[in-house]
Amino acid sequence: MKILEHLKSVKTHPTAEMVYNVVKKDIPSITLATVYRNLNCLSEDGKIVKLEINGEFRFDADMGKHQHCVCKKCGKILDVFQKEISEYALKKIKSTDFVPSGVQVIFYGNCKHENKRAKNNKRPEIVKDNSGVKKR
Amino acid sequence: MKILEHLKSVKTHPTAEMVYNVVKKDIPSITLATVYRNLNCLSEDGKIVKLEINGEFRFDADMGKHQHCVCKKCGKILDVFQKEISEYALKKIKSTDFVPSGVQVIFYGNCKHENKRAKNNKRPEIVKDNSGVKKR
DNA sequence: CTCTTATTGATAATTATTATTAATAGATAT
DNA sequence: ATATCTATTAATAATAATTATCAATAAGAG
Repeated sequence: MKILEHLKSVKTHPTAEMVYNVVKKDIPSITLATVYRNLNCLSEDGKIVKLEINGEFRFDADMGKHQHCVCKKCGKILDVFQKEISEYALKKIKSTDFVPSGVQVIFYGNCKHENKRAKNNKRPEIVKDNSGVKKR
Repeated sequence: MKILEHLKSVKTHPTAEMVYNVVKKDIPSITLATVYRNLNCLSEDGKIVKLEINGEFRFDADMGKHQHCVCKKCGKILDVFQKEISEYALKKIKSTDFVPSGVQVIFYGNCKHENKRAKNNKRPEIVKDNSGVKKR
């Protein structure tokens, strides 16, 4: 409940760990494994969407048809609300011997901020907030 | 070279490890890390596409605009060749303050085989060939 | 043929995610 | 209320995919 509530209250696309860090303020005893378990159940039940971006799972409680943009430079994830895109894709696919239950549309490119940098001939900014970029 | 060659010769969407297992027949000294390194370079150079499906990276040397279907039951990945889908998506997105360099369209659902099973009221088959499904 | 630079092999490290299991909480019946 | 059954959690270990490191090798320039 708290997990779903939090996801709904937010327009970012947090990882399990990010969710964990917030929810544990409310439920201090909660553990990361529990967050993972619930996020997976929620996504299996179709209450949330599980995305795979930059080598990690991201979660989104917005169940309306929308799309995502991922900046190749800073890793930021932006929402796009053009349900026609998803609808068009689903319409076109009907023919095949595959029954789709949903589409995920992800645009890869550069966000505004990173484009401005490029015009000024600056090399990509060192990302301070590296949430969203996988580092091992 | 051998890695790219192999990827081009195949219509599956192999993981790094799958590529490794094939390429090492030609170059027995090659190591998995080298395969990863080269696959990542190739994808950064736009020679191949790096997909994220079921928690692992998949690689595809087909650079034509096409889409993918992922079966939720058996994990199989199928190609869809409807470049209009990608084109439509890219056209619609122009407006936003994000400069896309490409789109990835992934349909999730059930493939023919798994659908037949469903009609016969059989529970999902135990997947013998679990390549394509992440298991930890 | 030597020197310089880039790539590889071998291997260790990292880390995101899942599995395990005993303990706890919730629900139900008594 | 209390006992009983079931589902969920916390704590923690395990797994496995991917990346980092670095000495050794290969490739290319002069």
